[in-house]
Amino acid sequence: MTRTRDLLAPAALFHALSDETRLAIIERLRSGERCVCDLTDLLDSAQSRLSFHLKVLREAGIIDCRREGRWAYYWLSPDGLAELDDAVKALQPSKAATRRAACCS
Amino acid sequence: MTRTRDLLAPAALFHALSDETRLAIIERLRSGERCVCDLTDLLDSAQSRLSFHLKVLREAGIIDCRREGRWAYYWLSPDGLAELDDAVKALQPSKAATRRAACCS
DNA sequence: TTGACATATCAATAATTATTGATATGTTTG
DNA sequence: CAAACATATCAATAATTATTGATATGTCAA
Repeated sequence: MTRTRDLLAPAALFHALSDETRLAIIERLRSGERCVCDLTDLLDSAQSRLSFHLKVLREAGIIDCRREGRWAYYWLSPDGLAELDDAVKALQPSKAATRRAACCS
Repeated sequence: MTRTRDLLAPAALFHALSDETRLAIIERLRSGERCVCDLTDLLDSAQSRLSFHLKVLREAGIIDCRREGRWAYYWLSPDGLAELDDAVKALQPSKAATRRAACCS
């Protein structure tokens, strides 16, 4: 497993996005911060599940949160989104990319 | 689970990218197409494993392949990358995004 | 045409991730 | 202070994904 760059971080980032519930959360946060109680309708099930997915997103750096009284507010992290952007850019073909391989010669 | 758009497709796309081995494959393909035999050094293990990960990427539409004699060539799919781009754009805050929520009022 | 090679697929198992239900923690309100 | 609320965490289980080893398929070269 020879590897130039570190791929663990981007893999973790993509993993956090690889779930419909979490994408639905993000979609909801696009318009600004929301408290958890304002996200529960995304789910038809357990509250702990929502909490779990929020944690996954938070640990991946995609969302940030703050607590205010008994409410917790979440919002999209500009830094996290920027990191995502970088991760995606890193997948683009290089300028010198050739369609045909000089492979197995 | 109320949902406006379909999140299954982007979730699947991100899932395909959520693995270090697969990112390493993509990294290798950035410079142009490669045959499988030219990717085996990314792994220290079973060939079937590489084949499996290539399949995941292929089924997600991120890479394309063709067969030539006994070799199989893989390359980054422009369409797949474009789709990824769209998926990422869809996560950006909307213009009207407010930092503070008018929530739980 | 036989044998070595390149790759894919499959079944079994292992590893990881998600869901559930229960409980804990802190907060507000009466 | 007690009860109701908002949220997080934890342990058990379920579900999904990945890895392995074996085998299959097609191709090329002697």
